[in-house]
Amino acid sequence: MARVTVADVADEAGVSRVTASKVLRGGEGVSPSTTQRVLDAAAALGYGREQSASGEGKRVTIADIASAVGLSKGSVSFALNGQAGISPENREKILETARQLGWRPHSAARALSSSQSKAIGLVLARDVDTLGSEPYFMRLIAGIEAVLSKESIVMLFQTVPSIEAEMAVYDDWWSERRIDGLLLNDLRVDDPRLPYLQGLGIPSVFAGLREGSGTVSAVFHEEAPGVEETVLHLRDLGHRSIGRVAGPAEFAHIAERGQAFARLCSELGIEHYESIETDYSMEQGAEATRYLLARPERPTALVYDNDIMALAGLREAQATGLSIPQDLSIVAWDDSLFCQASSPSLTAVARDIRAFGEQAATSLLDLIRSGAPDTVREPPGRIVARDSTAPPPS
Amino acid sequence: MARVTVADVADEAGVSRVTASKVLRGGEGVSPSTTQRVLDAAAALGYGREQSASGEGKRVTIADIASAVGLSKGSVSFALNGQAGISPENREKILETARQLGWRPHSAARALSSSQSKAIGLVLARDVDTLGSEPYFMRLIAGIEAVLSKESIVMLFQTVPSIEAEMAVYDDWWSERRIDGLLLNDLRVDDPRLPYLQGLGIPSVFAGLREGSGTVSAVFHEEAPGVEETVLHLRDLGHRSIGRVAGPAEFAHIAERGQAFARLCSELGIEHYESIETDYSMEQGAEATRYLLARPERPTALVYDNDIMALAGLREAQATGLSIPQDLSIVAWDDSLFCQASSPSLTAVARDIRAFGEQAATSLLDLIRSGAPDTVREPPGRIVARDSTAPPPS
DNA sequence: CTGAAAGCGCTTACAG
DNA sequence: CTGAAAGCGCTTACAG
Repeated sequence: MARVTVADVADEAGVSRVTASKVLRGGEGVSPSTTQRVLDAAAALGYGREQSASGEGKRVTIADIASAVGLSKGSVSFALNGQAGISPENREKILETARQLGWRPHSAARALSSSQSKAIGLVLARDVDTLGSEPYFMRLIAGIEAVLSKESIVMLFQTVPSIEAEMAVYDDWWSERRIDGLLLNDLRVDDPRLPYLQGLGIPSVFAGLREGSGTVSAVFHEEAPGVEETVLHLRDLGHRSIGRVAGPAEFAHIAERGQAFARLCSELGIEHYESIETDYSMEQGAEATRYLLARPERPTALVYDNDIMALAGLREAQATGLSIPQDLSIVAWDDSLFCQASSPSLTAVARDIRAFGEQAATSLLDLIRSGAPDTVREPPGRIVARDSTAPPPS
Repeated sequence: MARVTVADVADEAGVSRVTASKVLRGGEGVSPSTTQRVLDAAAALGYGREQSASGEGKRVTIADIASAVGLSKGSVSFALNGQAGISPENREKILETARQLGWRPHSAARALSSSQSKAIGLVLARDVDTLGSEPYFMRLIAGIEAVLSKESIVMLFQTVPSIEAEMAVYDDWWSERRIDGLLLNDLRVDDPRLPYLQGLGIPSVFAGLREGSGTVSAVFHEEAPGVEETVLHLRDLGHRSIGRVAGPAEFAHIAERGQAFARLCSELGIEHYESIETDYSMEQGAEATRYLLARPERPTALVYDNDIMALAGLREAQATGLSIPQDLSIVAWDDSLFCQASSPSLTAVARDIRAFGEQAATSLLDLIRSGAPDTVREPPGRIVARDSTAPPPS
């Protein structure tokens, strides 16, 4: 793709190079019809576009548009931003010329003068293998971006090893004015990020938080309903002893599940129940499984807080000679393709994570615009019965 | 966190508010020792930091530093950027003052005047469930960011439904000067993105490309060695008929694996071999498995192009009453936690994806700096033997 | 080694 | 509805 030159445009339009150059760089002293002809030729050849995109040559700016249409930069800016205060004819003329010249806003110039970066940030503090094996995050991201891309807002993304590193990233991004707001995940019990965000005053949406305040909005769903469906499902099958292989209790949603699990088991007539905390890993999932299966009130059903532990537990149970689901029922919290691909397929609690991501992004944009924090409750998870749950052995 | 005011600083430093204000806003007419005292107090209280981070109040700029130390903005800029052309003493004084005032660069201002956004872009055109189930991408991202974060370079991330949408994003980001360069994945046979990037002139690193040129660098690894290890492993176990459940052949690395597979099977004495193309999905993985197991020269070993298909194939085979690995050996290409968690665990081809990501990012930064495209070859995948491979039934 | 000034490309009061 | 100008916070020649 050779670069399109003024000479090319001149030839295409059938005018002199001097005339073409005049139109392309300013537009004074050339008749309207000739101006139009040159601009059409430029558009056809992709002259402006190439210029603006290639990095070589001069970038098309609002000054170029202004002189092409014979109006001020201020008017051009108004028209381009859809603001009131400019006549319909001039607006149309400006828009058309901008299109023809291939003008595109310079994000840094806008950010500098408007104090808005049109970017939001997402930082994930989990180890890479957890991130890579949990479908949650990619779905969340897909939901977020479905909303952002409509508004030409961009997402900065980073993974970090710890929550401290996460906060350091927020400080950097915010103080360098890289972002207008933040999306947070994995709320902890007494999460240090919350006061940190409030202190810095960063507009944020915290997934899992129950109530927005200050500059932080909340988007969440209840854990209890999914737990209740699970316990009911197992009780109705006849189970009276249930073990739970839990994620880290420092996560607020895990702690909440744990409380709901204990309360509901007790209320719904489960005679024995027990939770074992793990770090979410395959190894600890297998270990907790071994431990629970060796208990005096050996559980006939096991519930896991993520899919990789459920799979590891399945493997562990099968290795000890158990048949699933005849000898032991298994439920995974957070459905994934792997729950379907395993043998037997795993009964799991499923949520619409993509919708959750969309809501989180929508809330963030609202917050950035309005400055007022909000609280949104999303639908809870629901159980999807598959082949890994059945009545307990008699 | 209440905002730190000039009055607070004055109290802390034991000077009048007028004096504190003078120092904090300019520094003229105040003795060096008093100036120092006030700046120390400000630093202790986090005055500058709060100012620069909170968004309220005036941001600390290089002009503030300049008047505080009594030098020009240009000198301050030089010092802050580590450029030559300023005396050691003044450099030190500027750096110290900047630190005390909590100055942070404004990314947009820098981007506008330096024509560098200090951001790179990554767009993934795969459906969300594939992305969420393949550990590849998160590992790649972790590797990329390990390099970027050292240089305070930020990553824009987006998922899109198609390769056309992907190119549209590149056009947007580049023409708005959002990014300095791009990282590309999933090279296609005759990939349209390559000429597109070259046309736009975007500095890019294309993973999988065999040779850099123009503004595009290449980072790749050979597929053949991993294929060879796999075929050798199976042959040495005694297998003479191998089936392959392949990913989409439009991907260059899949096409290459396919060619290597046919060539190596033939060279290494495998009597029957066959590849079936799929879309990477669980469903088609299961379907291809059924098909291959029904062939006249029924394969005794099956090789899969991703982990989810391998798992689906394992399930399918077990459902038809086969024991793995006694009746059928299975190998997954691209190892993951799920290959370890399955029962039996899956023999798989593993690569150091994180290192690959680091190299890709390093190459991109080099390219952005130098303008010269490069080509880097990374180590190929190696087979990791687990429980899913054994001699064929006799 | 240092200063004064122009410029990056926008937005936004301020006048008319 | 429109124009002229200042300003956002830096970098970068250009002089000395």
